[in-house]
Amino acid sequence: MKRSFFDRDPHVVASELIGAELFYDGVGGPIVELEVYVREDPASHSFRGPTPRNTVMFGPPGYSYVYRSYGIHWCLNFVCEGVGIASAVLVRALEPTMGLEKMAERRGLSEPRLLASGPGRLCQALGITGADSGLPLDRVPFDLRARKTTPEIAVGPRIGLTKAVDVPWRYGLAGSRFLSRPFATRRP
DNA sequence: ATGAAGATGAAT
DNA sequence: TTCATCTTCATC
Repeated sequence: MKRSFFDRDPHVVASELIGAELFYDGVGGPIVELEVYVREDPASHSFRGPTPRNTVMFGPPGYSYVYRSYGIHWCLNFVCEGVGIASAVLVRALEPTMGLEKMAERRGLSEPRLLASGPGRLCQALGITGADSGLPLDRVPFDLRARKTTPEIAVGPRIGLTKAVDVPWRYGLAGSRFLSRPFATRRP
């Protein structure tokens, strides 16, 4: 996938990335869940303007932004849109298909469902750390492959935030059992 | 200098 | 629901 893929509205990028394959050093699988972050969102790291940590978000699209969460976990984002527009998509979960053994080793367990179902778990399984922040996504160690067919997409509100945000921010592969958490099923 | 909060995960 | 664990950023 080309870097220009990311030079678009992050909601479009997120929905088109569902089903796309993400590999890091050959380990990974199809992405099944992402979350959108835009400058205007109080939950976004870019909300209060550029800082040493988030500068890559203000840079060109098609680059990684990796940050430390709760002092323990790493979380991977793909930077979207042009220079100065600090939007990104957080990769929240993928279905493990390549390098299962490597992922199990890094995660300390072998249950496929628990390998990469969550942003922190995903980075641990793939071996992604802060050292990977700012890297272009169209070169090794990253390898992103566009999906071949259009899957059914589920949408939902933001996860893990106490503040109310009432716009669809989370995108997922409908029915996947590798989501960090299920999407609420729409009532009839 | 200091401290509060945090885009999480695992255990209880 | 609690807590581990520590960086970032804002404020003093």
